Amino acid sequence: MLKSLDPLLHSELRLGVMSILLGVEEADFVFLRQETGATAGNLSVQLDKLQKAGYIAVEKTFRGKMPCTLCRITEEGIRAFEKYVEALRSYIEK
Amino acid sequence: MLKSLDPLLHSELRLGVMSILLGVEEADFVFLRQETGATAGNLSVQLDKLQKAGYIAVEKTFRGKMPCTLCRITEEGIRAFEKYVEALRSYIEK
DNA sequence: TAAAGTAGTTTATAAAATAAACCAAATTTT
DNA sequence: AAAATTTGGTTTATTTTATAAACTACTTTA
Repeated sequence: MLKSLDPLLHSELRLGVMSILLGVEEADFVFLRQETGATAGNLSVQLDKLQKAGYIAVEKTFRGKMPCTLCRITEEGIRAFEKYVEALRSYIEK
Repeated sequence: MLKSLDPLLHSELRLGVMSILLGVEEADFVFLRQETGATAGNLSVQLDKLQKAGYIAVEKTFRGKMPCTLCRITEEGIRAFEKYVEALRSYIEK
């Protein structure tokens, strides 16, 4: 029987966000938007889900006078991502 | 910018079916149901989508007196799967 | 021959993704 | 300096998708 895929990560946008965050110390909302090509609304919703799952930490600050939402991946997020990738490999590798 | 993931393949059940079909000459409905753990209804719907996309070929025959739905992956399906896997790698590999 | 099982399909419901509309503050234009 | 525009988002509504429940047609078993 096939391994099951964490539904929170098996989503193009959320997986993209996690993938980006794995490679950087932190990333802000605008950067994530650019890299993923997502609409602001969609990104906002998906970041919320990742945060509620404990996979990312979100900090609302300001850059100068403008609001700035900073995201970084958590330890739990890294573990979940690794587990997801391993499950996925059983689908895509012989 | 991240590569986009073929939404037809980025579905746990459909991806599972494709993954199974890649490894065998053909597989029947009951076998796919066992291997994926899906309900019959869900499997029926997802096979339909894969067929309509041209990713699998479905042949309705009989085994003795019982109906038997045989599935096999098409060339187009193989190409789509490979493309999907390549796009996915950009998410899960450094 | 009635009950139970097999192999599915169709339809209804729940969940998810996405987009559209909105908001508050900052910046730019006239 | 007021009005219009942009920025950085959130909230709500809509569409799409996945899933389950109900159903059909036929077969096997008791």
